[in-house]
Amino acid sequence: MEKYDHLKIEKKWQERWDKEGCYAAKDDSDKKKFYGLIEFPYPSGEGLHVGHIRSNTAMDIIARKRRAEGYDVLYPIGYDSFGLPTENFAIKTGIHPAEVTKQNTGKFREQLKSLGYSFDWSREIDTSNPEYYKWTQWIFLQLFKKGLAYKKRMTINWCPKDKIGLANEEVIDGLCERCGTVVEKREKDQWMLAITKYADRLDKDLDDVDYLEKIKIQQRNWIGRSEGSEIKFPITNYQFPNKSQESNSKKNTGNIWPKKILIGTRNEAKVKMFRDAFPKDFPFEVISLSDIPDIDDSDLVEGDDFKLNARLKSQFYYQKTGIPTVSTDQIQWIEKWPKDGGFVVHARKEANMETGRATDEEVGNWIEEIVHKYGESKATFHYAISFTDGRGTVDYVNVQREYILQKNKSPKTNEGYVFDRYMKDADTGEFRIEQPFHVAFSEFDQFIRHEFIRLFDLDNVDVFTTRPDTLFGATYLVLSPEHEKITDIKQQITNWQEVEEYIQISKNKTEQERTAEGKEKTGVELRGIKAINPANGEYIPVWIADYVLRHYGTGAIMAVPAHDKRDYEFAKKYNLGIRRVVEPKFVIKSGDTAYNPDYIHTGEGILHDSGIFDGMDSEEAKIKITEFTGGSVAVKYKLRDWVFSRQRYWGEPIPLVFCEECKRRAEIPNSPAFAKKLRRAKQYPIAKEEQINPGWVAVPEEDLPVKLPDVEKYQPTDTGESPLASVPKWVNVKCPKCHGPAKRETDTMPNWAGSSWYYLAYAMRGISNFSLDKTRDKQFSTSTCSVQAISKYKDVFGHWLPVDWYNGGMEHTTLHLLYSRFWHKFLYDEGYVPTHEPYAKRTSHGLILAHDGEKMSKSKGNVVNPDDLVTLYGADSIRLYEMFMGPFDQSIAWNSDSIIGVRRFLEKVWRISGKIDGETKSDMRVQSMLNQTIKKVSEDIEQMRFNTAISAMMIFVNFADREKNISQEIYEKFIQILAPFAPHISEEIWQMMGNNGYIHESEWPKYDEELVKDKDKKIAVQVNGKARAEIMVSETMDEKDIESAALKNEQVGKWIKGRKVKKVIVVKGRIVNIVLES
RNA sequence: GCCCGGGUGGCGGAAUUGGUAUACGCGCACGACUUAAAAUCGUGUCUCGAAAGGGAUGCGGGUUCGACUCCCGCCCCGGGCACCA
Repeated sequence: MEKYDHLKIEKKWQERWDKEGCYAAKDDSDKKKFYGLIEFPYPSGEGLHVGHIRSNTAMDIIARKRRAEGYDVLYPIGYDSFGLPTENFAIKTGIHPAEVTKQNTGKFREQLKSLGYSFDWSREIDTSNPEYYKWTQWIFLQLFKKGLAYKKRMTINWCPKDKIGLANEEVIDGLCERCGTVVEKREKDQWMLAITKYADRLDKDLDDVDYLEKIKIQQRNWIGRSEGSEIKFPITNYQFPNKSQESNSKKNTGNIWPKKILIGTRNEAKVKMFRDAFPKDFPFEVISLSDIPDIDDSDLVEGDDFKLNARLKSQFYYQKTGIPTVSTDQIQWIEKWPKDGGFVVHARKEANMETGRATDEEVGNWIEEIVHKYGESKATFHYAISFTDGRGTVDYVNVQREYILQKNKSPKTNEGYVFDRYMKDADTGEFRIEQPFHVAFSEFDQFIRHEFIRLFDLDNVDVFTTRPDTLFGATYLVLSPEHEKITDIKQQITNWQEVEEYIQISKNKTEQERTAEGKEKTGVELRGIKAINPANGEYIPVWIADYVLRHYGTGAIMAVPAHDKRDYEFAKKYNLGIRRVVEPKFVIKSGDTAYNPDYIHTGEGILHDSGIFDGMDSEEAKIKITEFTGGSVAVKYKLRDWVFSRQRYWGEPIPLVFCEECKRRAEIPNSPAFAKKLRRAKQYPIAKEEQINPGWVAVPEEDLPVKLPDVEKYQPTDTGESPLASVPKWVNVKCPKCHGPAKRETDTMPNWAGSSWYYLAYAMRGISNFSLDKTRDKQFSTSTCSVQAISKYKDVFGHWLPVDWYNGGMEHTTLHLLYSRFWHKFLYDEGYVPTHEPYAKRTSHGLILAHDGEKMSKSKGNVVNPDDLVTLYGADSIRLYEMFMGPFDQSIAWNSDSIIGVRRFLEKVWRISGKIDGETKSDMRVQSMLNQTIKKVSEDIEQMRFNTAISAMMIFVNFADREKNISQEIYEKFIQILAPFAPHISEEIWQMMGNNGYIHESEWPKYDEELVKDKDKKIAVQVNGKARAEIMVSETMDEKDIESAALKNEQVGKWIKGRKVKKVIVVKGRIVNIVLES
């Protein structure tokens, strides 16, 4: 028998497979389809990395197994060829990047072919081929037309070395991901893609796909969904006293807090009503206009729609007296809310005077009436307070939240008041009484203040929190320095200079400085204003600090230092209030108690110091307190929109032009008169995208691709403009819409663009043309890009989607996966693809590290060149080695010394094939061995446990090697399961054994479950849990038989002699454990 | 800090998911073949012990007839996120 000559064998079969194109997928097969995908390589000048081989081989094994199982398999390959290294090489050498790409892809193709992958080479793609990127541009245009692309002036991360804007994701610890240079800030207009509009679906739909759990977790972390509440904090420059502040004022004389509240009437009966309404310990003295005789209010006028503007009136009195005022006038009036265009409803329902309260129906009608009358949505109404009868009861109606509190007819109890609460039924829309609502005397002032306070507020700040249950512990508010509200209320801020300085400083800070670990928090108080804690009406200071991020949530937080570490740090530093309001249910550690002031309890628990919510469970309180304060449930995401512009040459040009004339036209609708005129003339309909991006006009689809022009220099400019900007002939074009002069967008797309849809290109490739390899492409006609054109791909998308199994690196599980899922979902919404997710299953391989355990890199000189190894050991050996080296999903260091092991295995396989014998009848032992191996290998491939699959085959081969001879029937089946791992040697042996067809066309061997089981099995006998003997058991023995066999065993006898057997545990087919009495 | 993995011989790693820990491979040692070497084949290879036997799966506890596997508390390594309210 000849020696195993891998060079000869591998070359022979690679040529034959290539010539016959036998791994090409059919787009219209009747067979079940299987689409296996690997991440297409970036064709760097360094050539194929051993890591590519690991991933490609794994999917090749699966693809080959699927073919044997009768699937029509699509296993494609291509090149992700736009990118920085190629451009940098072009800058250095002056060689056109397309030329560099062509050389590199050529090298990659050759290397990939030398490894014997069953790729469908006829579908090879290349993202930098204009025939490919015209579709990338086309997809971008669809996003643009749907308003999902928008230009935004923003501070970008700028790498001064690469001279490129970086996405947030490409900045690691403030350094450029590629070159490690410190990233700078620059202002630039950037194209953005609104991926955040898909955040909820990108999160939720992970439930529908079979991704490795850790990948789902990473995606979810990146999207960062969190549920919480949005709560409005009124901001005011009125100053009510807090109880605590009042006691403080005794120490600090000269405190300016008002002590009186003015009732804006001279009617003594009304004043009495008020006085009665306030509790005795309410910290105001209630006075009326009669007490201030020199006030002349005759110049107050009534508005058109309003019987009286109570707010103005209140302010008038406040200005005159310096005393906060409550007006009692009129029964029903509506007041325009000065800040947000809504209304305050001050109303006194003329209730049924017999019962002293409104009926359910009346309440419902009343709210509807108000809303209807003023034609506004309920959301724009604030709430109303009504004093319904002369008995001094306080009722409260909240229009926004559609509920009413009305004092119960029963006399007040010793503890406080009882209110009926009317809630609107969500289904019927009717109002009905819910459980009574208690307000204790001790909280009554809080309650009143809670209700009154908005009569005096300036504005609101929205706050997002996941812990509304801790609201009573919120002792200050923090806005991010970029928050617009700060300039809105600039007039009221008394230390504006200090505030402005702080805003400047944080603006100039780099991301790194702002987020550096262990960095001490800084901030400045906004003096002159206070926020009102909507839960207890308390005044709390408002700060700005750059530990609060503008882009997350509402850009403002309520600080609860007792229950949040960051707030605690800040509060300690600036001496702000700390109030515990949640106690853990169980004291786990002694340090967890309220007695330790430095313990910050961030978990759940039981509320206290929280007014009417005392004793409530924090989970329940989240909802209740949100309701109580008029907040709403809100969901926020960490995910940010995708910065889509790059100031580079080697990328897809963004297919838009900017036209001054069209900009002017698009902006016309801002003037209603012009818009009306235009509408009448039915001219120039203004498209949605033009409203979002005035002046930006899409290049017509039939003009795609917008090809990259030739440039003299690939060097990006220091001004931050792309090299494309220096080609006037290319930049200056006619506007496709108005035919006036216009300029092309000179930014290009990021690397992620081309790879966001490449799995579709493979499917399209059956009938289209994306390759740079011109010689092959002549047979394909070039099609125009359009909605009509893409419709012809519907059938192939329907056939191939979704990708059944996608394997790739962990480094791509966040961005690439998220971006391509986003694009796919968009295309799904537009009706171009049939599935809402692109990939049904996603797995990941571990990194291959160098010998030294470091990452392989040219600079470290520790790169392993696969070519030499393929020549020396053969592709089959390299494939096997990479699959055998360790668990597929784990990182592992390369060790060339170990390749010899799998090479020896293949030689043994080769040698045994020399002693197969058609005559030999295989006995049960051999049959059982083979069946066990088939089972193990079949199952392990599905689990990607290639290392143990190979180990099982090695065990089989070692076994077969010891046999005198082995039957062809047995060995053929073994070679079939080896074939996906080592296709060349298997094909050769298959042929040697006299088979005509290819082994990859043969049917995957089935195993017989009966033969897998051992009829007679050796099991262990333990005494007191220690293995002492082995006994043979057969399948027919029941537990009693096994027990007696074990007890009869000689070895066991030695151990149990003279001692009493307490218990015998028999696990069938596994073990016997004899427990002795101690 | 938070979220994922992981920790088993000289090394890469197995362990039917709670049932004889160290399969398979590398390396090493010895032996066979050979004038010799390579290749190949065979034997051995966690540790203490002459043996009988004991001890070992990062450390410390626990549950169990029985724990690498489950629970509690730590330590270390790798990856991801990171002032995300």
